[in-house]
Amino acid sequence: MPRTSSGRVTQRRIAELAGVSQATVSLVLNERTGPGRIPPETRDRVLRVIQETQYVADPSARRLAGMDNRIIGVFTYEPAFPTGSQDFYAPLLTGIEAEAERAGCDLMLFTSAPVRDGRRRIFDGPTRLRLADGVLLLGLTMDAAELGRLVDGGFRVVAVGRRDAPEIPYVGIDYVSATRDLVGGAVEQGHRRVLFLHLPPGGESVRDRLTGVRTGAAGAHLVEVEAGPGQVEAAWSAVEEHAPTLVVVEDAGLAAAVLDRARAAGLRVPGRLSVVALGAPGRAEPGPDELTRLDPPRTELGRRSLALLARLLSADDRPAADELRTLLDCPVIAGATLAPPAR
Amino acid sequence: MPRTSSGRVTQRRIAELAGVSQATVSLVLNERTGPGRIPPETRDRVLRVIQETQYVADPSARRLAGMDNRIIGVFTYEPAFPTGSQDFYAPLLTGIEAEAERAGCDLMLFTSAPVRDGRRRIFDGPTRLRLADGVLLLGLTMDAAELGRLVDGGFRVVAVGRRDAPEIPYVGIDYVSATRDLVGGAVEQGHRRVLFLHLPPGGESVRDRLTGVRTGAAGAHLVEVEAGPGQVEAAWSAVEEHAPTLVVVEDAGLAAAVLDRARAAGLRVPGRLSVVALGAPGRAEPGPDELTRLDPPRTELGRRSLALLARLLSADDRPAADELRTLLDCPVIAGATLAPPAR
DNA sequence: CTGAAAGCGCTTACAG
DNA sequence: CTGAAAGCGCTTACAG
Repeated sequence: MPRTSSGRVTQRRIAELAGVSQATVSLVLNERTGPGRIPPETRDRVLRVIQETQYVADPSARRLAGMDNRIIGVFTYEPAFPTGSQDFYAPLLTGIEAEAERAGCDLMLFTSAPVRDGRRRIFDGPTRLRLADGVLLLGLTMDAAELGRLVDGGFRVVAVGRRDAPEIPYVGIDYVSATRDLVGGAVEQGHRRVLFLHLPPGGESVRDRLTGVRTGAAGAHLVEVEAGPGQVEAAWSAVEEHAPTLVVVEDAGLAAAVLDRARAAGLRVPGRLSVVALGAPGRAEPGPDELTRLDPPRTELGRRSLALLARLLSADDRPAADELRTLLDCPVIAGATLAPPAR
Repeated sequence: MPRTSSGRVTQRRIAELAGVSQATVSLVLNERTGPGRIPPETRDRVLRVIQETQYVADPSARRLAGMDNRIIGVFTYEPAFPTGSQDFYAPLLTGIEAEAERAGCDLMLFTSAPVRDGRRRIFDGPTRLRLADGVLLLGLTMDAAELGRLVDGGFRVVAVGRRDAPEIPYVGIDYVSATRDLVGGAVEQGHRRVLFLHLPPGGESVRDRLTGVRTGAAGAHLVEVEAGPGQVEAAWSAVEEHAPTLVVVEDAGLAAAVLDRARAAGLRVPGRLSVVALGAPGRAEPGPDELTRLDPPRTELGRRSLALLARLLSADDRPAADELRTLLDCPVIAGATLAPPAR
């Protein structure tokens, strides 16, 4: 950055001031102070000059020479920030940032990667990826080919969220169990007609919830209808058409809307119709506290992902093979919109 | 990052494959293709190999050789993320990230800087600062000495928020005018006894609001009492003691609490007591929509700050001297808690 | 038109 | 115990 290369303090300058060679400065700095190493006097002299001059090593040069920089890259496949996906990314980033702070890492957000066809491409254009010691990958879906290239390229990578691709370490949320238990419990309570209003087919998490719902609903009559955020009319038509006793709504905002609509139509909830959501509502439409729903631990997910990557990069605390892929429990908020069906 | 230096593609490798020298590859890459330069055939051959091999230049090496990397650093003085200050930083970061995306910059968050005595120190420990082409500085207060060192060190810097330090470019919010007009308007409506519940003395923005309130309240009786977030009892005691017709509350959450308290005590608001806040409430305590208050454009502030820094770093669009320090208008949300005093 | 060379600031064998 | 040297991957004068 400093165009004024004049004032710039380097190891050479330190060396001159301390009356040693530049290599010695580096040795002191990196505490290569083993058995037969730099004697304390020299060391102290160098350190004093470093103090006075407030020298800090140039990270680019360090990296070029093969050192780590404690920089963790964060790559988001969907354009994260403008708006929209904010509710999704904000808690993740909070966790990531908190853990980075704890671990003493800096965070490099690859906001520059071009968005093509609605998603980011890692390898388009000049990539600063290499600046990072490792990269966290966020997004609902990711390109398997790109993942492969990353791993082949020798990048240390952790995905936030479960991935099918076999080489990728991840921390995910156990949506299969959570949805299976939630829906299965309802079926045990007597629900026999279940409507699942699901998001468009997408990444692993969407598929996992589908799997869980199907497994949980085994033994009941399950109808699956696609309905995303805001598609209240479509959702409500499906409810009227299929007359379920339980609606499972993947999008929490939509679940809140369906709940309203049901009551407006005179249906008692949860007596006549039970409503459960598979996610947390966004900030814009907070939704009622009474909604029975999953509460995906997204901040914790971010935190744990960063922690895993940090261990992957560490010299002395490498994770064991079975720690490379973890699923976090997904709590259920009991709420008050699920009950045994009226008979 | 790649420990496997084997697979790593470099310019040398490209050069071998294309049958040219490494320097030629660099020339092609940097489009130093002036008058008497690389002939199209060579150029195309090289580009084709680059394509096939998916080569991208190592950013550390580029930087070491004196190039820009389109990386913008973000340094937050207060520990930003864990919680607490989130309501403050989140909108700023949203704006910064959106603009970075637009400008094609990556963002480097210096989450690693150690927090000492409750604030971050830029120059403690190894600083990755130099990796960035320029740095955005966020925080309520900043150490003037550190700011000086940054500028002396040749760093390109923009502060988010107005700064007294004369060398620092910034984008800020015009709190002086906003509070002056808001309070001045109330005084013109007939308010004569004004209580200002202000935050502890701090950075420039706090001082600016104080200045504005004092200017606006000229001609009225102004009492200033310190009361921060959550100090409802202290705040209410002050109201009872001084019996103002207008309370100006710097912290919006506290303003909401005072409003509740006043009504609980049987005071008509805004008939008997008017309440205005000088900020936006946090996410945790949304506060009533009816609150008359300032609406600091924080997302816009983040966006504009990044944009200014980007221009500062650009080759062809350098800002003029009078564009280096900008204040954004601060809108007022009219609300319903300010009215002429009952007589 | 292109190649050989120096230099950016660092780390780390390798000689003395 | 310390210095001279090579090398990390790049850019850019400078010679051919």
